[in-house]
Amino acid sequence: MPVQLLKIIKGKSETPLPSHLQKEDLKHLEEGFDHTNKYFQGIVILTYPLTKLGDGTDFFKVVLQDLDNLCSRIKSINILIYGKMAEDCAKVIRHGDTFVVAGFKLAKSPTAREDGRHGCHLEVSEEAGSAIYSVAPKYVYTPLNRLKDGTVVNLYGVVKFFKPPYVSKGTDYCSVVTLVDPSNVKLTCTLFNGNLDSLPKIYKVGDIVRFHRVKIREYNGQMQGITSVGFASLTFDGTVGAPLVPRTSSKVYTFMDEEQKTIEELRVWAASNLSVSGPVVKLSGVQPMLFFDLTCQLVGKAKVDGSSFLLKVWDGTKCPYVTWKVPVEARDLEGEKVLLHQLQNLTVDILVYDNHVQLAKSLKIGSFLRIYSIHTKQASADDKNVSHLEFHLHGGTCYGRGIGVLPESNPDVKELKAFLESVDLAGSQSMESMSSVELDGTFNNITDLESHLQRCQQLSVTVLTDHQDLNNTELKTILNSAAPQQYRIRAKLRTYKPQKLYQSIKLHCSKCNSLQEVPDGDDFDFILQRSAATAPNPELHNTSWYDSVMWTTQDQKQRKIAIHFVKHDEMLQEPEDTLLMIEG
DNA sequence: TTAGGGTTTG
Repeated sequence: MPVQLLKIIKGKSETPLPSHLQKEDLKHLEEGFDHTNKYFQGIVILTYPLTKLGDGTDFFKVVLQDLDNLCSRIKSINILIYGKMAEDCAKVIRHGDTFVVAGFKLAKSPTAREDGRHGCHLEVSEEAGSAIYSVAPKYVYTPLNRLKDGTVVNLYGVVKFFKPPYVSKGTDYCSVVTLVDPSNVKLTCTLFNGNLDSLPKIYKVGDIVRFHRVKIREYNGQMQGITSVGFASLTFDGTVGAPLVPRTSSKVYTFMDEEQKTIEELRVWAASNLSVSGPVVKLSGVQPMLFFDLTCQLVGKAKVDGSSFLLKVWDGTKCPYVTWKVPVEARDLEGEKVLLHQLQNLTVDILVYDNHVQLAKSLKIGSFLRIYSIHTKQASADDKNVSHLEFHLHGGTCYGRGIGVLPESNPDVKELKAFLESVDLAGSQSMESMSSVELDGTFNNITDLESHLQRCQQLSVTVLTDHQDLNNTELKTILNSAAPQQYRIRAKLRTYKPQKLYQSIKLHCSKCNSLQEVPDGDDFDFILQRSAATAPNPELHNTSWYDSVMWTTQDQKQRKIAIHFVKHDEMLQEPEDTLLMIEG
């Protein structure tokens, strides 16, 4: 392993440097000496972007400073890293980190005169048998009651509140996390990252986090945490006795005995000092007018309109209420048709709005979700005697409203999966009983059409919210009545006009008062061709609503082209805002 | 930059 991590372990012992290596001072790095068994240790003061050399080899340059010789004239040295090792190092080496370089080649530095660094540089690569070790820094963690404005700190905390990552109005995902610790001080952190995976993987209140490099600022008289460069987090289950498996996106992290102890202490403290959240709600336990978190599996999804999106989910239990079915086009519904049909009595439709739509669209069918702060609402359909229960995930992020994707390794997911597998679907309809209309949304034969018509005669699912005071009247009765009257009807839409939106507008001739259709694409091409064949009529130039200019082309045809600059409020606009009409 | 915890009104 070219980049080894010194002191970074998952077990208990520390990884020592190979015993044959001896430390070398910066001042003893000279050409002509044997450095085979020597290593150089320094702190990263500068890194350059990873680049490729002319022959395609990866190249990464860092500058290390020798902390033992800060009084010397020369304090730093260039390290040139080649090949795979360059790529590996670029991922983990950060400004301020301490690294050990061994198995290097010493060569004259061509830039020493300009950069004022050591006269030689160190060249390292996997091929040359070099090794770079990262020395885990000793992190200091600040209790939440000792935070100072303008500092960058490392801290531990128990999650008291959180908003799962959501798409911010800027360029990043945002997650808001409120922490508490035994100092009984609360800190709200606003965390941003363009990569969803780089934000803390918090699934429930009570989880324990370790944040590195959080910037502290004062906001509205209170301390606030915000992501700073190099922000990294570990998240642990907050349950006393649960396995200590950190959730993180960092490729490398330190986690030693001491830190294990901190997590265990925080778990014990939280168990008696943090108010526990309410009981877990399953679909079988929902009630109207409830805000709850649901752990479930995604079975289907569909676009509804620009500001809402449908998620069909199940948790293996049956909701005791008649649940709302959001009407969507069959072709818009994504998911396994057979499964959707089999689970139709167990899935519920959750309509998510506004800022949650983007995230909802990206969810994969079959994934396990925790949807936070779903709102249940009882509503009545056309027939006032039948009411149903609606599930909404309203817009905004109040009270942590949002959607989180849980990994299959999550204990709650494991439990849910086992439960879902045990659910008896025998009572559900089999695939054979499904019509091909339901399977692919098209009519293949007359039987399909008939079954479709039958379904049209069932109760409609669209809820009219207006004119509830009027009873439905048959079309026959209306046709036999004298106008004007007010009616409310329930009917199947057979056809409508205009079929195209542009047909709502007609062309009107003020001279002969005739009305004409706006030409469609093909007709329009024809009109333009005809117009190009005849010269522009000068009598129609320079009217009150446009100014006209005419050119004659230089080619043999000597074609006359007129351009009319349309005025706005009798004024000519800026060229880029002007509507032009071209003739000829 | 974004949001800066404290439920939509579909």
